[in-house]
Amino acid sequence: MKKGLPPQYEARANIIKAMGHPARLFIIEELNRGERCVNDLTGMIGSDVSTVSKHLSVLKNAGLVHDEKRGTSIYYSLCCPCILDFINCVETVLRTGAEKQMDIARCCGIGAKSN
Amino acid sequence: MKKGLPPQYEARANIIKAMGHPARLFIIEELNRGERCVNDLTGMIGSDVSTVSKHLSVLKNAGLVHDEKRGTSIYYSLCCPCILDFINCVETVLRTGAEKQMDIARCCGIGAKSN
DNA sequence: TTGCTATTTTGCTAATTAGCCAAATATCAA
DNA sequence: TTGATATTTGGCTAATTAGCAAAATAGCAA
Repeated sequence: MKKGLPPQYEARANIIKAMGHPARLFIIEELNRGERCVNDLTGMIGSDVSTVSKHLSVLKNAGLVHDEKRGTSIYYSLCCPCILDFINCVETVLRTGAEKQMDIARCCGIGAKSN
Repeated sequence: MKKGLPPQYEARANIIKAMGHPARLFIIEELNRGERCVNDLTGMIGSDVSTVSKHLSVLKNAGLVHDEKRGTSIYYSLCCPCILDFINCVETVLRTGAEKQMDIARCCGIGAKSN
């Protein structure tokens, strides 16, 4: 990948990479509400069950979720709910970007319609 | 990608994806110290200057950094320093995972050497 | 203008990732 | 045992990404 950076940058990037997917962000939010099994999530996401299972295994390998088998199902839950705080910051980035777009529109004289 | 999820999951994932690379995490931390130009960062990272420039453009497209041209250089700076808080949470995930590994080692009777 | 420095863009290859389907595995009940 | 349900794994293709080197662009000074 590269040569000069200390290894902890790669370890951190692996965790962040695991979060960088729409379906996995959805899963993280949903698991914040409570534990869920693959079957629950599959219905909500609308992908093949094998795809959802793989998403969960990505999150598990990254150490973000934990699984517990009970009966015939496997229940997933969040290891570190603090990652939810981060979503708020991501929203801030999105809002900041949107405001910048509006400033550009304003200064170019493009009257952005308010509706 | 998928069909059923609301579009904000994709918007958020794009921002997180931009952070999910060792060199870009390094850049984010470095920009938290102060503004830097491509040339500064290239020396620290040890990749080709064109590669570093592309990393910066990924961060810029995601709305994470801002650039300002002054003289012959372009100075990059962080848009939302709150993303640095997230790194702390990522470290928590890493520590939690490490502790779990140690628990497994303990319960299997593998005496993990303390050095 | 030419030359020098800083940066981005293009072109290319190698590696990774996402997604589906089908097959395999596991658990429970009859 | 068979059958039903829940989940994972393997195989495959398409799409994305990272990286370097070379070429292009931009600003400044002589």
